[in-house]
Amino acid sequence: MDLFLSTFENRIDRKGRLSVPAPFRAVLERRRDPLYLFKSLTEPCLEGCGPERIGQIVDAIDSMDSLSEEVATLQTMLSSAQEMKLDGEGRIMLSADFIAFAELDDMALYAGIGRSFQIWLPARYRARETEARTRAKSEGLPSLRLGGGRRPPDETPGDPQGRR
Amino acid sequence: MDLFLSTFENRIDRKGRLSVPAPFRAVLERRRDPLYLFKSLTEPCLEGCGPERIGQIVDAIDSMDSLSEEVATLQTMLSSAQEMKLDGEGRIMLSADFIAFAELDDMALYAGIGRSFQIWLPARYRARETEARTRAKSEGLPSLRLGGGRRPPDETPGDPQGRR
DNA sequence: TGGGATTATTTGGGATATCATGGGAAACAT
DNA sequence: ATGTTTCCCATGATATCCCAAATAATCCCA
Repeated sequence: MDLFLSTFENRIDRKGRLSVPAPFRAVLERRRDPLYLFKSLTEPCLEGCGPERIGQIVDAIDSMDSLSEEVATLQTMLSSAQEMKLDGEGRIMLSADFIAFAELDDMALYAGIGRSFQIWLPARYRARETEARTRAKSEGLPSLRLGGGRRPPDETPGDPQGRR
Repeated sequence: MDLFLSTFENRIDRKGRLSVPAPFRAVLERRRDPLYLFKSLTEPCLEGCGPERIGQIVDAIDSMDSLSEEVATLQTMLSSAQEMKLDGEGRIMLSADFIAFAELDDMALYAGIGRSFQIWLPARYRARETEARTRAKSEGLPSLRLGGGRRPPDETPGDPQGRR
């Protein structure tokens, strides 16, 4: 099904360039999709996705009351979105704005979350992750209803194959 | 898909010239469209678009009761619209009227919102953006139905209930 | 199963092209 | 003339391209 999974940590060089993990590139290339990045509305991270998601936001705006606050919120997402061009080596250039927003310095962590992925300051991501796991233990799992009958493609309990 | 996305901050030089961001120019050139600017009806900013959007407004007016106040309002948009000519370097000249309306001084911020874009006083735009983000955090994201008909998509682009 | 060889991927740097900006001079209008 | 607009070229900053080095993953055969 072609999803963004697993995490990768790459270096941001002094020109602001950052390699997109090869597996993520493969997903995009298979679909011949350009890559879009935008600032998360709710967290200090960047979100990456393909054009279909951007198109949905555009269409949603057109169908809404243009005076509503919701439209202003959606416009904020589009205004922060950039189509990223990859160089010959599969790198993107992060704008100063993006770097500042996600508070990145010289390393970036990609977290695949299915149809999209996020880019975090590694330390911040890890803190959130342990926090989430702690919550899961103390409060139990969020209700998860996975599709009909199948089981979750069960992964080894420890940690997905975080290579590196 | 050819959309106006992202934000750009450019200087208005002392002759009143302002560069149109290269990516926006590229969209217009690909479509061989001239650029139109008009005063926003609802906010202190200028709106930029191609001819198709102007046509939509004209059509909307034609289909309405020509005596209604709404028609008068929409006509205001049209009467403020100008076709902008770009110089060899891709710059436009803002009329004194436009500058006064958007309260611009020596910098202008372009905000792409899909099929059109806006031009703001940078400080004012940023305040509005902060507001939208604050709202998104406290009130949640606008309802967006993603994944057209298929199953409940993992979530809205902004990232939501941070399950990860 | 081990470990060296091979390939894929990431990272770095220099050369080149693109873009925003500024200014002078020509064209235009008042 | 006088002020303004348009055209053209120059410049600096920055993004892009291209090639090479370093690093990590994979393969293959003993």
